[in-house]
Amino acid sequence: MPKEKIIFIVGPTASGKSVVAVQLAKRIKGEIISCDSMQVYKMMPILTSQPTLGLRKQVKHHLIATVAPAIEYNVSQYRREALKKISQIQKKKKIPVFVGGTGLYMSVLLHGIFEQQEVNPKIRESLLKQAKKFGSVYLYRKLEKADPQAAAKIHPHDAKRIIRALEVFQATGKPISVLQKTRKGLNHDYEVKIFGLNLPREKLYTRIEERVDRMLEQGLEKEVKKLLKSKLSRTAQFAIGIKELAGYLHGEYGWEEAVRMMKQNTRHYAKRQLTWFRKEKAIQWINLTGKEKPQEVAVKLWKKLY
RNA sequence: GCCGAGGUAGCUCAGUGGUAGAGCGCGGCCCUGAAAAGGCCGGCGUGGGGGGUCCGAUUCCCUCCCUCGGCA
Repeated sequence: MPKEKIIFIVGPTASGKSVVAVQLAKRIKGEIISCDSMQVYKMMPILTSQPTLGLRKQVKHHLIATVAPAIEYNVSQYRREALKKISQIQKKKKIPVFVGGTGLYMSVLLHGIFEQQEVNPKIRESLLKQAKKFGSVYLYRKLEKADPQAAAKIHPHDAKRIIRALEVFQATGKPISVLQKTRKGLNHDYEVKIFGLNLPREKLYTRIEERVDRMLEQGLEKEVKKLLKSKLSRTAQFAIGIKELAGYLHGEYGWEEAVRMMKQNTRHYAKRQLTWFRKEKAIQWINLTGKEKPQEVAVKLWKKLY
């Protein structure tokens, strides 16, 4: 029996993934599953450039705007839900089309993650306190003793990863470097096709700037004001645009500066996305000029499917 | 036109008689339970043009050009 297909459309922010994905999904009877750490959140449709209602009416979308901004969310949870969606969609004899820009989420689907119960948050809190008090290098020394293999891969200043490795060790007694070897990805069970959309850097940056301007026209300020009144999860609070506009709203700097920062931070983000995707050798890159119609791009992808 | 200050990296600027740095920007990379986060690395340069002094000039001298401020 041939393996069932799963499609990924990835690429940096503003590369035009959403529309292309809908066009392709229509053509192949697919349903879209978002692969985006920010679009899962409710109350931030403009901020996270969620696909418009128009698009969502044409093709069913999953894992978009399903979580309240105050709720913590993470890769592992995402993976669990995404896997469930895959089987639900396949049961309907449809093809899952993953679309998004979160490299880690893509990678964890493709290559798997080790199964592990949630670590008691108190352990992390205590580690965070120690990091603040004694610095990340202090914790790094501890990690070198507990799990030298993990330590070898982590930079002494990378507090986040040091803390994660330590908390896993404290919670399970096992080194994270060992647990991480117990992964299983989608490739085993499915025929996975991954397309990467890309534009010349200059063009990409222009589109990012235009997108930010458009977001502001669409009422981003109002959306952010509302968000600032509610509690935001560790993830949601970092959506680009929140802190930049917050600074403006608090009078720390002017509007122009806020917009400038938003554009710049989005450019940096896109650059990091590209680094992540370049590493994934299974991606078939589709190099665009920016002038193609989404329809044409979708057809191009479609031809590469069979 | 005169006087003064200055022309060094994409930008703002530092420094030195032995061909040059910093911050930001920009580029590259790492990443597996916060990932739009977090971390690491890289100077990317006809030192305004031309001439002179000197073993050697970005640094000293002359000249021209340009910018800014003041006086006309």
